[in-house]
Amino acid sequence: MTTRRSKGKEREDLLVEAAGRAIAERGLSNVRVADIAQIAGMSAGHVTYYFPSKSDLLMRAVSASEESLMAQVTLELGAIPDPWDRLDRLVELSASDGRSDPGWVLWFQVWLAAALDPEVARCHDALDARWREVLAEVIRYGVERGCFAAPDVGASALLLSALIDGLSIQLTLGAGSLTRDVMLETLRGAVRTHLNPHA
Amino acid sequence: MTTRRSKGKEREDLLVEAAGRAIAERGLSNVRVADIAQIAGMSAGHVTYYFPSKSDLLMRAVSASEESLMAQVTLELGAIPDPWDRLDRLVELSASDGRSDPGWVLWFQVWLAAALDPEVARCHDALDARWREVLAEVIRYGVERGCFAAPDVGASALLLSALIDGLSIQLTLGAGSLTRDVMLETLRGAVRTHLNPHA
Amino acid sequence: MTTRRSKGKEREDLLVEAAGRAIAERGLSNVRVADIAQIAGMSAGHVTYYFPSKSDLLMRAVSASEESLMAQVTLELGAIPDPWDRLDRLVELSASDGRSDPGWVLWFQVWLAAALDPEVARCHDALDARWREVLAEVIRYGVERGCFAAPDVGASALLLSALIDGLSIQLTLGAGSLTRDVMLETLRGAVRTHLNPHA
Amino acid sequence: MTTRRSKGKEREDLLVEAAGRAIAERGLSNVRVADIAQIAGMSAGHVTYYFPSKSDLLMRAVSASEESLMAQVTLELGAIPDPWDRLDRLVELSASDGRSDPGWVLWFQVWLAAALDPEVARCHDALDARWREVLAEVIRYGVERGCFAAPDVGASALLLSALIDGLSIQLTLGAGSLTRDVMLETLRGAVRTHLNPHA
DNA sequence: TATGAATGAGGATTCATTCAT
DNA sequence: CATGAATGAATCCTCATTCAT
Repeated sequence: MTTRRSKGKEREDLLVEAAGRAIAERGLSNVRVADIAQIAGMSAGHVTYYFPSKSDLLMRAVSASEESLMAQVTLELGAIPDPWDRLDRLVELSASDGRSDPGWVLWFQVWLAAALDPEVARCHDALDARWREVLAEVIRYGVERGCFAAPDVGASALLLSALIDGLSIQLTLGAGSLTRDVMLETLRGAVRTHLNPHA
Repeated sequence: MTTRRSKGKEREDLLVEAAGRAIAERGLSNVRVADIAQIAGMSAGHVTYYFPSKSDLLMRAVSASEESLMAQVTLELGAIPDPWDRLDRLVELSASDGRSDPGWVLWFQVWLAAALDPEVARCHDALDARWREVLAEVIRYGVERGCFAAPDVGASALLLSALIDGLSIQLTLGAGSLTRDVMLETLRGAVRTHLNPHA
Repeated sequence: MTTRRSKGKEREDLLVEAAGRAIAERGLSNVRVADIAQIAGMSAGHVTYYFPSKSDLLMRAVSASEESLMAQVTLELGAIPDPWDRLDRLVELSASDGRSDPGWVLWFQVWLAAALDPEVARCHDALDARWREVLAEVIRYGVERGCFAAPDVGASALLLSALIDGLSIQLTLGAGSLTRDVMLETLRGAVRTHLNPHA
Repeated sequence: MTTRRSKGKEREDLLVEAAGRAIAERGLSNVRVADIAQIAGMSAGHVTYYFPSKSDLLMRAVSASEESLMAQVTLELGAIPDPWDRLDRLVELSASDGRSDPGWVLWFQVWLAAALDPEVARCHDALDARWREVLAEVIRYGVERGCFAAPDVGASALLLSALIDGLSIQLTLGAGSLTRDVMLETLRGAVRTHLNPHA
């Protein structure tokens, strides 16, 4: 059903998504309202009808991108019973897809913005904490089933997430001729070294 | 002696430093040429006399910052005979100093710029490769003396540098209440797990 | 009726006309976007809304000026049955009106721009060819009626148009105390010498 | 002998020539002091040592170019006894050499400048009058020897110079696929039609 | 004579935002 | 809801010119 209300909602979502894509491609400070409008297939003037201020739209775009990824992850992981498989899958979903992965380019923007603006930093911290919590949850799941050895789950989550970040940066930037396969293999190796109870 | 030649060089360095500071504080796209000029104590027109394009400034500022750090590292590390100590010191020098560490904020900018511009990406790769090489060199030094176990030095360097990056991001952003001490402890632990021949 | 659409078109024409006037008076490189805006009664920013680049304006202004002249010429000439009269009238319409004739000053700019920029040169050639074709058409009309002797119509058109150009330059610059009457008399004489079948 | 004085003179001439070349290539208003300096192989600052104002230099460049051409013409023509040959040679020397002939591009600039500035117009008229006088002199020479029929020498000179101008514009702009040979043939034909006593 | 650092005014463009339609 | 004309502030960059060396 396309009521007046839902139509407006649709356009708004369309706009947020378009903004996300534009930001990943051109960079937060290089994105013009006109760019977003073009991607969304509407006039520049109309974008400001929905989002009176440009910065509002930008914030929304990043959260939306996270929201959808988080939803997908939660849904998918619940369906994987084996702890090692579940953790591997989480790593796969989290890590960069390769050169110029839009999701990671968006993260670069967030880091920069957070470094410059305490307000954004708080927002980033909240987002980041949620991620680490998801990771911790998966580790805890493995520990409870006796598969993982992790005396300090929080520390393990921190270490692992840092490693994912560090390697994803390299892959996203295409540095050091790193491939996604090598990255994932490296991550799986580190996970096993770190969480194996028999090591 | 302040010759004409050296005066020009001085001013240029002054400019690069001023640019680095401004960029780290406010972000490349928020920095006006006029701002840099003011910090460096010269006219805006004169800034472009040295740097025709604004974007040149970022990589120059980063390179300069790296250059001096690299020099310090090379000098200091050579004076540390024990492989473990030497590696620990390198990690200490590499990792973030804490919240808003200017050097790391500069890196955030570079990552973003590199993701958006292939030219910058090449430049970043070159810088990055040098760092990994320094790290690899230190690891190799330990391996040769029988202190480290590292079948693939390059892989170990990659892993370790990724970890340093990932944790430094967190510390620089002040995320997850991470402290520098905890970070360094975590890194030392990871180093030992990874390179200990008796593990 | 002033629809939204026609309003935009009106403003654009207004702008082109204003640009033509300003350029003829002060010269392309002495005309500021702000000047044109002022003449057209709009903001400087809005001028670039219609014409992203300043250099676009010259050819647009010239084309527009030519367009209207060409339309007038075509209309008027068709109503003159006598070949000699028709040709005389074409010459009158083509040649300079006198000192600082804006249309001719605009041509000076085009010649210069065309000499410096191949793109403009192509555009000039197209415009020029149309004029020579109009001239050739009129000559052909006279030949067909047995009034003119012109074994090579194209060559005659070239010669005649060159003469019009050369004399118009003198008149437009007020050089050699040439008057419009003397110029037209000279042209008529040359035309008769050149095309008279009994000579 | 290279005295201090003559050295300065040399540099000055070098500069004037460089300016002429730069103007023909890039156009009066696109020529930077730095461009001229580069062509002359000296620093921009030093150019203003010789020519405190840019416009002084520009004026000088045009006159110098004319001066040298005029000198060459006078010298060469005197050595040709036959009136037809002498006139043909003058036409050859006057007309454009082909696409982008620097001398003619310079003329385009002068026409434009003269149209915009009465002062320059006077200067142009003086230059132009000298040319027409040279042409008239050659025609008179032919008339006196009974070779040319020219009841009004001034009118003939005007006509002929206008024709040279008009055709040279076309050739310089590369318009209408006109070649130098065709142009010269056309001019010779016009000369003969116009001045032949037996026609 | 010669350099190149330094200046500062000037001008084109860009772009978020407003508003009449 | 939707458009696109219109604005004007903001900013980068160009460049003639000055001046210490």
